[in-house]
Amino acid sequence: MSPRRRDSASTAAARAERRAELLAAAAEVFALRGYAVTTVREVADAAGILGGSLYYHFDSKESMADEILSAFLTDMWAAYEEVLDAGLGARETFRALIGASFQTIDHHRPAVVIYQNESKHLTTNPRFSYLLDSQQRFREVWLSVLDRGVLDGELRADLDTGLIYRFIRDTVWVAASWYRNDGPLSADEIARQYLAMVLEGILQPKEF
Amino acid sequence: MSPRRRDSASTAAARAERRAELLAAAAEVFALRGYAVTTVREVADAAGILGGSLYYHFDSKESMADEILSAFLTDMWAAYEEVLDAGLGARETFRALIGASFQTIDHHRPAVVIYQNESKHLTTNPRFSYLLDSQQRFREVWLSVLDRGVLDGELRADLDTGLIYRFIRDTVWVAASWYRNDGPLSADEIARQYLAMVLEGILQPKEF
Amino acid sequence: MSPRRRDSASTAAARAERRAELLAAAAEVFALRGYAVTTVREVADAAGILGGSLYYHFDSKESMADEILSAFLTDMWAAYEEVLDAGLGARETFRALIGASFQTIDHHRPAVVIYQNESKHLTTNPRFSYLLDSQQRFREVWLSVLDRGVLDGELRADLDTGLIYRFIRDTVWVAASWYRNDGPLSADEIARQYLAMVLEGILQPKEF
Amino acid sequence: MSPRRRDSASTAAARAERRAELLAAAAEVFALRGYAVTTVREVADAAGILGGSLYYHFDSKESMADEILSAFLTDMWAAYEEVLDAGLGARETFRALIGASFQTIDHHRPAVVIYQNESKHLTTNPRFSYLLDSQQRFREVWLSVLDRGVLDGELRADLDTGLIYRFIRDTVWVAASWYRNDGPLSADEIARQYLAMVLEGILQPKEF
DNA sequence: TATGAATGAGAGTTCATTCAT
DNA sequence: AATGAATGAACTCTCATTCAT
Repeated sequence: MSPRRRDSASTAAARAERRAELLAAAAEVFALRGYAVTTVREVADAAGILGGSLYYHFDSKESMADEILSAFLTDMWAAYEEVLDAGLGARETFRALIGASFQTIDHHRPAVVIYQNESKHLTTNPRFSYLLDSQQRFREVWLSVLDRGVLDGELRADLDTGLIYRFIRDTVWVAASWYRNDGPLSADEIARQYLAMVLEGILQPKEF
Repeated sequence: MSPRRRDSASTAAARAERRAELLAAAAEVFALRGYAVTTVREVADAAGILGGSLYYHFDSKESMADEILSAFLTDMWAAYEEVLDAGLGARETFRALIGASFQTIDHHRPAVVIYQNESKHLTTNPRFSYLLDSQQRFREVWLSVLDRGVLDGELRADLDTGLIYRFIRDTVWVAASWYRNDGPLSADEIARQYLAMVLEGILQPKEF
Repeated sequence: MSPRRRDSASTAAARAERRAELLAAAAEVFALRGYAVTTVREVADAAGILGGSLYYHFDSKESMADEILSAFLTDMWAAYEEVLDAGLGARETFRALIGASFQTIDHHRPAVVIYQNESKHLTTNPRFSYLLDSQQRFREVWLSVLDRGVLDGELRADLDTGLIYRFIRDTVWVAASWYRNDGPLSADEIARQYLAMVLEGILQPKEF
Repeated sequence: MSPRRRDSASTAAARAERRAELLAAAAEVFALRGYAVTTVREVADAAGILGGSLYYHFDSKESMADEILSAFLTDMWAAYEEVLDAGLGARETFRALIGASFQTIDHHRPAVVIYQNESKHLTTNPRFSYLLDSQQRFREVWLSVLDRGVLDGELRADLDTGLIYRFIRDTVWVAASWYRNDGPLSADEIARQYLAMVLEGILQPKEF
């Protein structure tokens, strides 16, 4: 390997790493304070540099949000695909998707918070139209799982699956708002209890 | 009776009515576009007047949000108090609180959306500290109902009540984001299905 | 006429007048210091208001330049059209166009300076593509006059008309850079001497 | 001779050559896009290096413009001096100065464009006060030639020599904007036709 | 010689707010 | 009650410049 190549290799890597650091800082602040309300100076402060310096690495505040959300969605869909490709039954698919969701929250917590809070406003911008695409695909995946569950007799037929879908959509990501790596409950444990709640309800079973 | 006096007599009522109109317009826009991102000109446009004219009626953009949220919380707590004062059992209290919540959504939809989306950011402002108070009280009420339900043997003991609480907190208001008066499901019907989901789960009961 | 109508009429007029004042100030500063280098605060200073206040009247710095240049070109072409529609001979058309040019300079001096100095850079912006259109049309008009003059035997045939055209194009507007209403030479006198120079040259005629 | 010493020896020449290359690139870009609007990154791009690297060779963007313009003016004045020292008559001096001007354009085209477009703005900076000096001297030289021509009976007396001077000043350099080495007209041919126009006018001589 | 990350002043623009009318 | 012009602070972004490597 020529020094030149090693140089440019390590440079490219170093650059990517720096970007990742800055994006992590940005995601944290966007999640905490809200994207619209966060100034790029605040992001820079969090990263320990000056406002203008961010523009050496990124085109705009918008592209930071873009990269943060894209990375999250890419990972999430990779995890979802893996589940969907496994050919499991409706119920197991359900469990696995929930598990994948909480794992994604574990890895992209601030991004999920941003996704949850800012999607509605960001999607007015064509640049973020992929958020809409993703939402639509998310809906299709979940509705198909729910409908299959009802057909298979595994899920109750007396509930509107559209309502169940919204219920799941609105609850699955919201955990990112309060979840902490270092909290008392692990991602897996939260997923387990979440599943128990959603599948079996919170009533004492003897009630039936 | 001079026209002037009659004018000023009717003015008090008229003024209140105008304020209500303007607040309704403001709430709609804040809910739709987000409080931080909405300009007071947009609010004024929605009300058919010019930006500066709003300041005849309100001190600031902030006080509009304040009034909108206060009115919502006042009504909500009135409904909650009525339920809590009825001395019902844990399970019936649970049902009734959920019903009251969806009724409140029905009456204050835009306010609830604002509450859901903006509380986190607004509470950094001392003026909105009552939001924190309300949230704390909300938590106490629900935790006490849940704990009582567990003690009475009506609710499962294997779930973290803190988790159930967060689950309810995060889902109960979110319906405001998609709920429509003129949609296919009434507030009562949504409350019924929501209760069924949360209490009994979405699995086919025979599964047990 | 209802008071309402008179009101809105006088309002519209007042607004237009204010815009005109501000545009005059802007044109002066743009001409003096250069468009790119002039800050909108400088324009505002010249108008006696604050930077932000300009945005009540104009969308952007760009639209100020746009309005200034459009107004100039509109007037210039009106004057040119009048000349071209008069059906004069080549030589008289030549004289009249030069006269119209200097009249336009007299009325739009700063705009002409801006046109002269900034066209090249502004035309990279699609918004100002009309400058290119105007330049092309200007070229067509002048070349046709020159070619006709040569055909009619009124203009020398041993000079490249393309060169003459460029010569005229580059000199006719440049007077705006030093011309002053209150200077020793009137617009008409300058036009007369300019014509004499261009038509007859600066040599003593007896020389031939 | 140590390699070090040989290095530094060749460095002096190499450095000068590199500077010349960079200045040529800078002049081209400044001329094309405008000095104020050109970023030093654009200059660097044109030279195939990075923005910061220019500062190894030059103190500032300003000094690049400075060197570019100084070199042009030095050469121009050398050519002018040669003409003035030749002790020719007014008319021959006139011809020779125009010739020298077009030769200078031929050798310093981008610099002349910059000179033409940016002088007005640059002269607000004391560093470029030599531009003002040069302009004043230019004026003196030309006025003296013109006045001598009138006195000698070679130039018409019915035209304001101040106006003729401005006319020449404004037209002589402007050719740099469209002149091309590889165009159909050589510098000498342009000078010839320019002289014909200015001296004899564009009318058919028989007209007199 | 050149790189690349960072600086920091200043640009155009936005917007809640004020106030004379 | 409402208008419309203006304010002024704050924002995103640009760019000449610096400097360790």
